[in-house]
Amino acid sequence: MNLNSYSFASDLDDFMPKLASLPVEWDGKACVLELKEADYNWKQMEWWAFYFEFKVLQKLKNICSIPGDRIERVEFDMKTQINWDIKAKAIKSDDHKVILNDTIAMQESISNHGFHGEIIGLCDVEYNDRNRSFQRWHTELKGGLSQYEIKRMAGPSTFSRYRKTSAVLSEIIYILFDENDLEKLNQMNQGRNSNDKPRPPKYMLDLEHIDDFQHEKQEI
DNA sequence: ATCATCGAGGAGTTTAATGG
DNA sequence: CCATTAAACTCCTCGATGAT
Repeated sequence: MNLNSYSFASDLDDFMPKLASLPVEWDGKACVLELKEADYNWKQMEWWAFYFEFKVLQKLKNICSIPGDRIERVEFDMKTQINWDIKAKAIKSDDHKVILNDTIAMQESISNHGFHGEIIGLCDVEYNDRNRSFQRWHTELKGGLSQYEIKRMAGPSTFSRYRKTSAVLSEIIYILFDENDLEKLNQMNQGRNSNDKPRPPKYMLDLEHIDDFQHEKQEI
């Protein structure tokens, strides 16, 4: 394999025109229904992030392999000559850090192909579900509370994360990492899994330091 | 003394694969 | 077939610290 033959610019030339036609204003209910229609993660709490992933894959399916490489238990979203993963980030949140992928898997991805890419959708999200009406609608669509939720409500912690009711896609960032970049990233220890077992760390990108990396921005 | 900010660590949910 | 495990997608709270 020739690691020098990869061209970031060429991937961008392919991606950017296609993603320019992504939907921009995402209504929560409409998006969940669209995901349900496609049977694609429509019950998820972070529906907007799955929606972004879903639409990007839909636009790029003819020019990428889906999914990408699988490394141990980790599977990347798609692949050209290199692996790509698709992330969404709420831009109005307190921190400006994007959780990326498993540290070992990213290292492996880079040593196999020379580079690793991430497509990050920045969204202006509405957290106005104070009265939980969207959440109630979603729960009803799902056919009631899940076992996981019932268990949580029986425990000491009874807070359920606020839902986003809508999102507006404002910018897409394409970023490329090589082997020297990884040490510049923060790490995110994911705490526990849903079954209380610990999870291995992921890399995390501070958007304030994005100039340390090769990247391209696309305004929507 | 009080307020804003930051990082660490804990949390919230579903799904697919595995094991019995 | 049901239970368990560990992926996926991220956010939120809390205590320490520095600023007013």
